Amino acid sequence: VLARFRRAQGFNVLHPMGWDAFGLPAENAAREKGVNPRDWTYANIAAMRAQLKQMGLAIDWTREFATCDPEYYAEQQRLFIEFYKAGLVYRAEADVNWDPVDSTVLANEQVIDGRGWRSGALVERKKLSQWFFRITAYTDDLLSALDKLDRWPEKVRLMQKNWIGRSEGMRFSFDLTNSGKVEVFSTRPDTLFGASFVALSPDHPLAEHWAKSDNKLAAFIEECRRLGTSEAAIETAEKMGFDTGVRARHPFDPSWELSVYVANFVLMAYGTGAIFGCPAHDQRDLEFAHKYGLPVLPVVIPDGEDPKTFDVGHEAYVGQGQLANSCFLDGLSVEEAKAEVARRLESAGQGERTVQYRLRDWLVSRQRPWGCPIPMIRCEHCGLVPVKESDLPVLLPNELQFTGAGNPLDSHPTWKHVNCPKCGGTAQRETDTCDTFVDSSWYFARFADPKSDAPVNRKAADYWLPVDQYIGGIEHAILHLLYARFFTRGLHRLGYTNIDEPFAGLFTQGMVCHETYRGDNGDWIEPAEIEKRDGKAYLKGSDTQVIVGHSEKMSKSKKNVIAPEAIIERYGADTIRWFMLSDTPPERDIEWTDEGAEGCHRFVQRVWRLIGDADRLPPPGTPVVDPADGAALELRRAVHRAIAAVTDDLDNLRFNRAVAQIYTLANALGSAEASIPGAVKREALETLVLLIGPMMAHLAESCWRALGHEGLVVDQLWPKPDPELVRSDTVTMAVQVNGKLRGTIEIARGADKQIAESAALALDPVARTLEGKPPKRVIVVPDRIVNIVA
RNA sequence: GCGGACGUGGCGAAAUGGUAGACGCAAGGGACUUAAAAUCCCUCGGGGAGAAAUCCCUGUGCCGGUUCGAGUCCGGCCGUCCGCACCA
Repeated sequence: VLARFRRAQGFNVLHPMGWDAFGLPAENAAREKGVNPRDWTYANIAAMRAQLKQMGLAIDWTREFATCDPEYYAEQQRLFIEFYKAGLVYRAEADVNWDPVDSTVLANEQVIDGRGWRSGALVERKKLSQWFFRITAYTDDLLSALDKLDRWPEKVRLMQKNWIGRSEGMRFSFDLTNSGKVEVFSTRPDTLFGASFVALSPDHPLAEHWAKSDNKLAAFIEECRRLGTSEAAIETAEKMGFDTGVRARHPFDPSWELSVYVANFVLMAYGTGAIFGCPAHDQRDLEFAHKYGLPVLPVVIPDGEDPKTFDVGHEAYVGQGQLANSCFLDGLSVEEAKAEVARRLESAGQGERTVQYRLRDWLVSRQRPWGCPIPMIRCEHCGLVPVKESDLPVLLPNELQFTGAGNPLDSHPTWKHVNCPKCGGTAQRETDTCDTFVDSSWYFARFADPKSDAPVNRKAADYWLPVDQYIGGIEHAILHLLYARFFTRGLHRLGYTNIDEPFAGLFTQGMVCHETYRGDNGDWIEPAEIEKRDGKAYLKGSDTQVIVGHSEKMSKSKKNVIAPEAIIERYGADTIRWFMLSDTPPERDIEWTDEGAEGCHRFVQRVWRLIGDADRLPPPGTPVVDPADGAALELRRAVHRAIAAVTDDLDNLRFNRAVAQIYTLANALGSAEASIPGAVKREALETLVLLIGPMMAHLAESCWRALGHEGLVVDQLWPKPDPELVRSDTVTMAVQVNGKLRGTIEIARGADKQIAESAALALDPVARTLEGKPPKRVIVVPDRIVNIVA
């Protein structure tokens, strides 16, 4: 709709379509059906392309590509190497979700209740050498630039902000009594005198080091790892700690020693992997302290509480207050105490103020065969070496064996065996492929010139980018949209674009939902097998009742999918298009119903009937002579009001309101008197057709032809409203007494307040309510309302 | 637990602080028809008065506040949904 609307307004519109085509579904099909993932994918693309073409979506198919096209992923490999050379790609050890049955890494989303989603095996945490994109090189910018994305939904910006998770605090060290020191991160250095223990993550290097000579500690660490990191595990997990026997000296009092624990609730991936525990002012520390009998000393006292008697009980106090029991900090506010601690630790060289982020680098390695091969080679002598420019692309093998466990690229007899590009000796190709989110992180730049022999054609990208209007589901709020923002910055650094933000405008649309049906045995039943009688649902042609479930996102697993072909066959594509746009605002989920589709189809027919007597109208181009006749003038006003309203609604993506405006215009046309001059009727009909053009493209063309035009609606300019006709000469003003509606007055637009006031006071119900007394006050908002205070 | 959004007829929904329910779906009544479909007309938040035209009361989750005026703004509850989740 937008593509057609903007084109009609004279814009040069690029509305492309492509296929995010690598990934697990093709692999699963390969495993389950024994098909080649490539053949399966391209067959699906062909089917979906045909469906989309039937819908008349005004897509520029000359720019179409799929991410699994070698021409596309070849350029992606080139980018990967350029990112690597620019320091934005690196390889490092990382904790990953490892499925021991499928012997592959799983994404977090693929771990359900601690088990691999496909194999059902308990997922292990494993340290593996993996490829990363250095997204954290842009953390600050990714965060601060969110403020400038003023055409993005607030919700998405907030989600990204939370995901990046900026916290200001301090890093500082505790000296250990055995030897060395441990660095912690804290956002509450002001509570340092309330410290009662130090805790390390089970994955902390010191913990692992000490475990070598402490079997009990080693066993404890092992147990922590086994409990896993799934949400369910975390929610139910109790705080567990192991006293290492090592003691830490308080930074401000070397004689004060704190126990050093290894604790299951300390994450290695955040901060330094070590904390100091202040139970009075942190709920987790409090629970831990209660369990292990550690002291709870309040050091921030809320206003009105006595420091001597203040007791936090079972809820840590995290609010503002005055410092107490804190030596040189006593009497300061939380903010003042933070500054003072920072000043002292920094000047003593014991620590520094830092900003800590939640965002971590993006792990892109996947032990998966249906993805873009990472174009790197591992040589025993030379280390990691990028594939030579002249050897690109690294193509996937034509045939892959999915029978065994693990990555078929790794078990392929020849594919990974290559010579080192540097020394020429025997070497191995990287058999990991890129996370499919990499594929979708730069495709929009490729659309500017999809045949370019560079990844991105700078000139074309400068012309088209950023994307003026991006549309996608809310599920992309963090992952895809954050990755694409990162990639665009990388492309900028490499000189492929001059922008940092890929999407100037973002709209998150809802999904199409449908009722679900189940039989007595619990099996899902397709809508096509259902018929409804007297409010109940039955198996078609039988008296077997079925259970009607909630309306849910259409999905194959619940069989509540409506195939577009069947609807197009029955009603035509425009009925689907009109349905999608009607009633429900586009950001919300929409429920597909047969009744709604019927209603939309009736409107399609109605528009066609309105055009029906077009041959009795004067020919196209007949000028409208200013109608003196009231009914003709009213119709013209309706026409121009509709133009103004629909234009405004489409400008703001309010398709459901635009639909309502068009219904209003159709109603006006339907009840138009026969006496109205033909030229006025023609203007109204032609406007109706032009306004529905972006929405019901096919119907509009048929109507345009029936109205006697040679050309196409798609080549017509968007109509412009006549301001004189949009604005009426008179207005209806509401008249209230004490805020309650008592009547309305019809009055000249822009009439004097006095005139409105006397007209209002003259109304019968107003006089009745006032009971002859003079009003205390009269508020007149010109052209809107008169409110009389009695 | 933290963060956010939302709550309006039977349903989907409208409503720059200014006539609540536009527009559509469903439902009911009527016209046309031998009949049905299609189409057209009327009714359609709740309650009440009237022969009728009309009129009155009440109503946007609940309680309070600001305002001449609140679905809309503010505070507190209740409920639903979403995101993050042991992030120090």
